[in-house]
This record gives sequence, C-alpha cells and structure tokens, in this order.
Amino acid sequence: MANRATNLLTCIPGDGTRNKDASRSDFCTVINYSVCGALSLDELVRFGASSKTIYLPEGRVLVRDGDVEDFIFSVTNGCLKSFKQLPDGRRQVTGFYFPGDFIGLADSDVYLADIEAVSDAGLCCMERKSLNALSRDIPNLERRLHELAPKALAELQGQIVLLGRKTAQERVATFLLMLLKRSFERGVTANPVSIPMICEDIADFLGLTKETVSRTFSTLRKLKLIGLDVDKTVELLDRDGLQRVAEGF
Amino acid sequence: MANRATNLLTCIPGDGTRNKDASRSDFCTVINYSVCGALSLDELVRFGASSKTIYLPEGRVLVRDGDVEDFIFSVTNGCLKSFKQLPDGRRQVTGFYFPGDFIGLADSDVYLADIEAVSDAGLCCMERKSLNALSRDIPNLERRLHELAPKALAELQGQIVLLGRKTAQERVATFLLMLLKRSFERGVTANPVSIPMICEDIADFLGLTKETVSRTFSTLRKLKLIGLDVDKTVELLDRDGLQRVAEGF
DNA sequence: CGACTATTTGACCGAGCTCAAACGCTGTGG
DNA sequence: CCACAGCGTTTGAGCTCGGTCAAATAGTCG
Repeated sequence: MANRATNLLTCIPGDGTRNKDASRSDFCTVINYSVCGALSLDELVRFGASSKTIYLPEGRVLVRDGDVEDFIFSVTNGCLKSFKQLPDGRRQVTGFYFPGDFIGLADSDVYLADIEAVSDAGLCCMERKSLNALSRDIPNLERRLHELAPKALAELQGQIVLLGRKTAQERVATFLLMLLKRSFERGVTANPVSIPMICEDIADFLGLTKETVSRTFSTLRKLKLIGLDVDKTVELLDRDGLQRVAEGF
Repeated sequence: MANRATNLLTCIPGDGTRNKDASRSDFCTVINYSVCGALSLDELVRFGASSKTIYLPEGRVLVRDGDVEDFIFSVTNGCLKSFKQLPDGRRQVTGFYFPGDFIGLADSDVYLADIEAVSDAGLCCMERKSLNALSRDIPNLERRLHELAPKALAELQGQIVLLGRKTAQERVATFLLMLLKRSFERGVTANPVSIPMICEDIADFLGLTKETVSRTFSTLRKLKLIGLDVDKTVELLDRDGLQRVAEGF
C-alpha cells in the first residue's frame, strides 16, 4: 500500500482539464471501449470529477500483490502486466492489460498480483469508494462493472486449458490470436499486430522459457504462418492456419 | 440446453418437504457454508420455495460447455468436476465442486465448461431468474453472491501459477493442501483427507498424466509427507513439509 | 562507436510423457 | 465361496518436448 501510494505520487499527473461542453471523445481516447462506454455526457462529467489521469513509465509498479484495492484504474495508453512470483523467483504472468481494460475488479479486497507497466502507460485512476458511489447512482455503470468478472473468469479458464494441456506451438499461436482479437476489439489496425512486451514476459505468461518462445516464433515463420517481425509488430500471414494450430487440430 | 434438461429430468428428485418451524439445519446440511448461510429463517423459507433438491449419480453430466445459465446449483453432497476438452480429446479439469460450493456464477450468460458428478452428488437447484429476484429482495444474499466471483478469480489465479510454473511434486502437494483446506472450511474431519476423484481427474486438473500423479504420490509416501491411502482417503503426515513442497521452497 | 539488453541458435539434458505389463480391488455370476 | 472380468493404480523402460547453459547476433540508446 505504502508502495503503491509512492508510485502514484511519483507519477507525472496527466492533463486533467475538462470541458463541460466536450464531446465524448474529448474525455478519453478509449471511452467507447472501457467501462465508461456506458455513460451519458452528464455522467461522464461526474465520472471525470472523481477520476485522475496518471502516467506510468515502463517498468514502474502500479500495485503489489496484497495491496488493498482502494484505488481502481482504467488503462488509456500502453500496456501493463500482472504477475505472481514463487519464493525462488519463478514468475507467472497472469495477464496483460491494454487500453480500455479495467484494473481492480469490483468488490475484491486486495490485488491478487503485482501489476507493472510493460511500456509507458497512461491510466485513469479513481478511488474505489467513489466508483462504488457512482455505480449505485448509474445503473448502466453498475451493469458494465458486473459484466467484468464473468469475462475475466472466461479468460482465465482459457488460460488454464492453455497452461495445462497445450504444446508450445499451440500456446504461442493462441497468444498471437489473442493479441489480434484484443487489438481488433479496441478498434486498432490489427494486422500486423503490435507486441509491446519482451519475449520473457510472453514466456512467463505462456508457462515457457524465453528461448522456447523465440524458437517457436522461428518455427511459425518457417511455416509461413507469421511474417518477419518489424519494430515490435508481427504480421499474421495465415490466420486460419494459426487458428488450427492454436486449437490443436 | 436440451441436454441439461434431459439430465435434470432423469434425476431422482430429493425429498422436498419443508417445515415452517424447522431449525436452520433441517433445511440443508450445508446451510452454513453455502450462499444460504446469509439468510434468516424467514428468508430460507422463501428460498426453499423456489429451490428443488436433485440427485446426480456418479458420471452423470449436470451442464455442458455453452449451456445457457438459466439454472444455478448449490452442492449439498458428493463431488463434481468441471472440465474443458480440446478437439483431439485432451482434457483439462478446471475445478472441483464440494458441498457448499455454488455452481453458476451470477450474471454469466452460459456455462464455460462441462460439469459432471465425480461421485454420487446431491444439489440444490434454482432458476437463475428466481435467484436474481430473491437477491434483489435480500441484501445479505446479494452480498454473498457478489463475493463469489472474486473468490473464484483468486482461486483460478493460483491454479494458473501452478500450471505455468510448478513441478509435479509441487502440484500434487498443493492439491492435497487444497483438499485439506476445503474439507476444513466446511467443517469436515479433515485428516485423513477424502479424495473422491480418480487419479486421471487429478492429473487432468494438475496438467499431468495419471502415471505421473501416481508416481508422485509414491514419492511423497517415501518422503513420509503422506501415509498409505486407505479407501479413497490420504493421511497428511507432515503438513508443514507439504506446505514447503507446495510453495517451492 | 561502444555498452547494454533482447533475440536467436546450438548442444545437451532431464522432468514428465508414452507404452506396456503387473497388481489389486470390487462386484458379479456360477 | 471362489473365479474372473473390469477398472484403477503402480511400476518399469525408453523417449521426447521443452528446459538449461552458452555463445553469437541484432537492436537500442547515450
């Protein structure tokens, strides 16, 4: 907690100026993909009044495993990762957060993992109790928040199948398609797909080593399923082929 | 859906008789561990009026992956497992359900996995819409239901670390301690711990093969961490030792 | 350009998988 | 009461996928 507070204070506050006559997209670039997507202009003004924009540089910690969940966040820019560590240093990345994603599931007491910026990131930050108050007043917001947990559960279940039963190739193919899907969901030019995280993060997410991830990328390249990676992006040459690999056919 | 309906109809209905002057434990043997634990006697009567007891013999399917979640369940007896399958038959067990556990997380549209009885099981069954109605009227119940998702998320995250980064020994030790903890939570004589599922289910839960699970049990026995297994139970001889193995020290 | 970090590739190794056989428990029928 | 079939568990032998260790290569930033 002390930790996170420090982190927040050391963050460079974003431009908090807000205009009452603003159009929706003046508020926030991810407005239509995040929880705020459900809000009217009036409601957005109220929401904005209790929220604050923060900037988190690459590598900086946002929350620590066990931190009390008294602040929640919505990603506006960049990418973050959440991960757990075993006593001997083994790491498991439990998820990645992209613009529009919500951090801090309603009604959980504490954060379940460390969360850290993969690349320079911008977040919209709000006290949990303010969110709860708003959510009581704004049924649309409440509904949106209640959709989050089942969605997160479905995602984790998929990850459990991946970690329990898929081969290295299947894991990497699944990962690439997930990135594609999530880019698409937030309306970003999807292919070539952006891969902001380093090999080791991907490995720790997929239950592999960085060497195996690298080798698997090479194999997928030889199979003409993906193209050469340029500048942290990879082109998915054969989406159906990748899909077949990912599903284990 | 058609599937689940059929299954319900072929189940032997339990004794549904209820007494208005009954004490709490007359209603249900798991009353204080399940979601109903939050209800007053009056509320229990209302709850009972919309719920039905069903019996599910070993091996019988309760719900299928993708079934619309228009019924929810609370386990009263026995044990169930939920699992996903890959096209080539690989299976991943995503969780086990014990007495007091709730099946059908509020506000998800469809079930995310097949769920099937591991041993003869008894369930309390209710239409989702009845539960929603009750939950609107009874704040205690609503609160209880909202606690379920974060708890499930925490559990899945732990499983993800296990599947992504733990060795076979660590996995089995973790599994045994989980069984112990869950027995304890529902107030059952915990040690020796009951293991209702077969080796293959444990293997599919831990991302291993049944042979590896069996071998690992043998190793833990040689290490005097567990005793000989008698009649589907295992005695945990050295809980701290198991804990150390489970956490990877 | 040089220091540093991330990726790629190679060679070898080992934890856990596969295949197979033996063993043990349980229920059924003679 | 025993024989035996069926299923689950145990154990062994050999193999394989992915891990480990190490070195070369390619970006990246001052």
